[in-house]
Amino acid sequence: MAERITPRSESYSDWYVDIVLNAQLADYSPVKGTMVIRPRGYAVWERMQSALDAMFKETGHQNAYFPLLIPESFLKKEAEHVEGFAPECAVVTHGGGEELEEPLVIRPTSETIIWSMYKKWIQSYRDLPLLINQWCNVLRWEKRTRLFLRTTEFLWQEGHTAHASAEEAREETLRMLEVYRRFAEEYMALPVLTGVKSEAEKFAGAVNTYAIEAMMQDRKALQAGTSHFLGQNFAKAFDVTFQTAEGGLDHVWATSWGVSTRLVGALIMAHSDDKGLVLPPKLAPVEVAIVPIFKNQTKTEVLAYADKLNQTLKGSYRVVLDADDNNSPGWKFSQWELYGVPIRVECGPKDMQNNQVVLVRRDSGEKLPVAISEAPQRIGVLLQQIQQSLYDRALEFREANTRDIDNYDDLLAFFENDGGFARAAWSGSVESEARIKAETKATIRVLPFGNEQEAAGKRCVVTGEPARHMAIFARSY
RNA sequence: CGGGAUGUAGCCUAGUGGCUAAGGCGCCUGCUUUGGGAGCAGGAGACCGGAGGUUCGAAUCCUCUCAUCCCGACCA
Repeated sequence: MAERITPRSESYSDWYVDIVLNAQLADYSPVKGTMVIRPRGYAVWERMQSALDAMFKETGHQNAYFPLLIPESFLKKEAEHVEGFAPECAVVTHGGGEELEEPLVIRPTSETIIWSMYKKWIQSYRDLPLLINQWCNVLRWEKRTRLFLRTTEFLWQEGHTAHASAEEAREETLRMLEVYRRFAEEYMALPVLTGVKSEAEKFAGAVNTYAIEAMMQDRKALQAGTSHFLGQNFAKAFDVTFQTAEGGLDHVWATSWGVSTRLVGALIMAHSDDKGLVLPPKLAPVEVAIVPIFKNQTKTEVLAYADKLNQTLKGSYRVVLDADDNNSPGWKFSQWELYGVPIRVECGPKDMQNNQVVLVRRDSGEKLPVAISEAPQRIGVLLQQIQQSLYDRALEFREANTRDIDNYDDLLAFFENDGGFARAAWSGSVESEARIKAETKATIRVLPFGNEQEAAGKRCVVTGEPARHMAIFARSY
C-alpha cells in the first residue's frame, strides 16, 4: 500500500501498470498473459456491460450463449478467417484421458460456431433478421500481452446478426458502430473517431471493418470497438440460405461487432493521472466517498454528521462512508484518489459548525465548501460537470495532437518528434501504407466517413499519386 | 521469436563465499492520534523461484531450468 506510482513523464507503460495494480483493478495470474480482474476492475466492467446491454436490447438484440469449444474444422471453412486466426488459437487435443478424434479450438471469436447453428435456424426471410449477442470470454494466444489492453483470455461481447439484404446488413453494421460511439463518448467520456479500416487492418473474413478509434494520453491510438460487415462470406462458408419473399433462394447477409475488457484499459489511459485512477462518474463503481475528520473528543458527533449525510445520499448515489479510525484523513484522501472516485466529501468539526461539507473533485482537485442541505443537489450537478469536463479535456487533447500533413517529410518528422494523429491524403495502395508503417511505425487507424470527397484533387502523401482517401495515421496499441 | 531486466516474508529492498538472512512498508495486539499518506511499544511472518554442481562452508560462484515484466518483431 501507499506505493509510489511512476509518473507518466518518466515511463508511460510503468505508470499504466502501476495504476492497474495499485488501484486493484487487476493482478497477474499464474499463466503467462492472463490476468485476474479484481473486484474494483470488474465493477467497472459490469457498469460498462449494463449500459451496453441496455443499448443492444433497445436496438432489438437478444442475448444467447454459444459454447467455448469449436471443432477445428469449422475454423477452416472460411479461408481468410482461418488464415487470420489459426496462429493464435489454443487447441484442445485430449479429453477424458483420451486423444480426441477431432481437436477442439477454444474460441478466438464465435463466427464459425454461430453460423453453423444459424444454418439450422434460418430457412425463410421470415426468420430474418436474426439479432443475437453474447457476453463471453475468448482466447487468443498473444505473444505480447498487456493488462486489459491485450491479454490471452479476455471478456467481451460479440453481436452476430443475419439479414435478408446487403443494405440491411450494412445499416446494422453502422447502427452498432454508432452505439459504440455513443457509449464511448457518453459513458466513457472518450471522444472517438469513426470510420472504415483499410484492407490491411480489417477483420479476417469481413468485407469491411468499421471502428471507433481513440487517442490515449501518450498520443497513441487505441481501437476501442469494431463492427464488421461480413457480406455473404460466412453464409457461403456454412451454406446458410433462405427463401426470399419472391420465392428465390439466397445466401444470408451478416454482421458481427464487439467490444472487450480492453475498454477498461482505454478508460485508464485516457483520463488517469499521476495520483492514480480517474473514472468518469457514469462508470465509477463508487461516485462519492465521504471522509469524516475527527479527534477523539469529536468522533461521535462527526461520525453522526457524516452518517446522516451518507443516509441522505444513499438513495441517489453510489456512496461509501470511510469511518475507519485507524487511518488518517490524509491517507484516506490519497487512497480514494488512487481508486478514482470522482467526488470526495470531507467533513469535520469546522464544517459541522458551519453546517457545511467540502466537496473535492477528483479530476481537478478543486475544493468546494457547500451547505450540507444543498450537498445532494450539488453533488448531482458536480458529477455531470466532471463527466463533461473529462470528455472536453480528452477532446481538446486529441485536437491539439492531430495534425494535417501534406508531404512525406513532414509526416516522418511528425512521428519522429511529436506523435499523435496525422491526417493525410492517401492513394489507397497497400504498398504506400506498408511503407509508412515500416518507416514511422504508424498505421492507418481509420478512414473517416466522408473522407473520399475531402481527398478529391489531393495527392497521396507517400507516392504523389492522386489520393482516394483522407486517412488518419498513428502509432497504436 | 529476438533484445534487456528481475526473481530474498503479502509488497519494496539490503546482503557479491563465513556467526541464528537484515531493514522499510503492510499485517496482528495494545495505547495514543486524526483538516493531505501519524507515533510509541510488543508480535507473527523466509526451506533466499526450482534442480544439479563447486566448496570445510552457497542467497552469494558455475551449469541447467522455470516464471514474470519491459522493449522490439508479429498480430482481431
